[in-house]
Amino acid sequence: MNKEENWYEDFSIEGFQTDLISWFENEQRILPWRENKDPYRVWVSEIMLQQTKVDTVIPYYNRFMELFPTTKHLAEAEEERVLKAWEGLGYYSRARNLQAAVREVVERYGGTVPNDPEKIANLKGVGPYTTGAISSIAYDLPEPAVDGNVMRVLSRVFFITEDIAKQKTRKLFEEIVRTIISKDNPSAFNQGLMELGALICTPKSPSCLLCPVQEHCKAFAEGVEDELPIKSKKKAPRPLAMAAIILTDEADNIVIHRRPESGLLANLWELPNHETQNGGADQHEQLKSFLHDEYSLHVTIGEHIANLEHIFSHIKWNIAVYVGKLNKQFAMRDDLRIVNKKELEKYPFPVSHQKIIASYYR
DNA sequence: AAATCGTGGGG
DNA sequence: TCCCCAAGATT
Repeated sequence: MNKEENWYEDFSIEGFQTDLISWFENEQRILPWRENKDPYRVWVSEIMLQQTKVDTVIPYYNRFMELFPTTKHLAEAEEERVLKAWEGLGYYSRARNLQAAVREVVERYGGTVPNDPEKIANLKGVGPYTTGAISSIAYDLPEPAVDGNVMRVLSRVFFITEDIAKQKTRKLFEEIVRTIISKDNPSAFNQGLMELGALICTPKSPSCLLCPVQEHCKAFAEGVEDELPIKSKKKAPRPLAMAAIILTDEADNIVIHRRPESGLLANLWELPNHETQNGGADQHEQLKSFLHDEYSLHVTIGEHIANLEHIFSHIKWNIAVYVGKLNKQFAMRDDLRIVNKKELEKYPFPVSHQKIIASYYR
């Protein structure tokens, strides 16, 4: 049974709100972004938490708020410092969009996030979920904040079998939340749904016996909580062979390259590298040609010191790592530098290249 | 609508 | 080992 007209048949909205909110008030975790309701702090936390686990975010969040405690601090920072603070968190466009949006808030709104969902939604990097999260948590506005937790919880509560991997499904849940959200405490209601999804109504083996809204849950009543939500599978990442090189001069400085300002790992720095073809019997020759043709670097390729895997959501890099020596004078370019070990510390790198560099100096 | 965009951890 | 997963947004 999944007709939209009776998804809430026999459902007590008031009872659900009361049970959810009182559970949240008693059981919520102590988290750094819950210390106060500063909209900027809420905003930063919501961006970091996109597709990222709470335990991963906490140390990044604390460091980030120390470096950039207010919108003005972040607006005035160099982008490279922001990316360095984000290094290892992934989805780096989040950091760049956040800074661009914060600069807009400083310029257009005097540094304070506007108390208006429509204006919030227009900020770069702020989509439907984050709009609702900031609006409800920081400003107590009864806006839906539908993330993966909310879709999973409500799929079970109302026995909804729509595929939550499809973009349009989110809208269905937003309409449901608009109906059942507490107007008195939208912040605790939205956070309660997410906290419930994180602690009780988990993807696998949900703890229904501990659930504060068990008596409201249709999936539990039917014994189908393990079958929900319905979620189609993603494609496996496609493999890509590449060669990277630790390229040094006589003084043991390392050549690094800045990636393009759009696309994968945008504006991060990396070791010189190149996609290689045909399995790579002559990988080092392909790399040498690339360094010469694209970077005008004359090099002697040395030993093949390691193979490394770097898995993204949609790509799997198989990296052959070489060492090499720079033969000629270094040709200056904006996206090409030669730096020493100490200077490397201020450049943001993808995790795989961090690991290569760390192993070289170990 | 489907791809793109990271990373680390758990079953 | 592999697959799935996590407080999504953008193109």
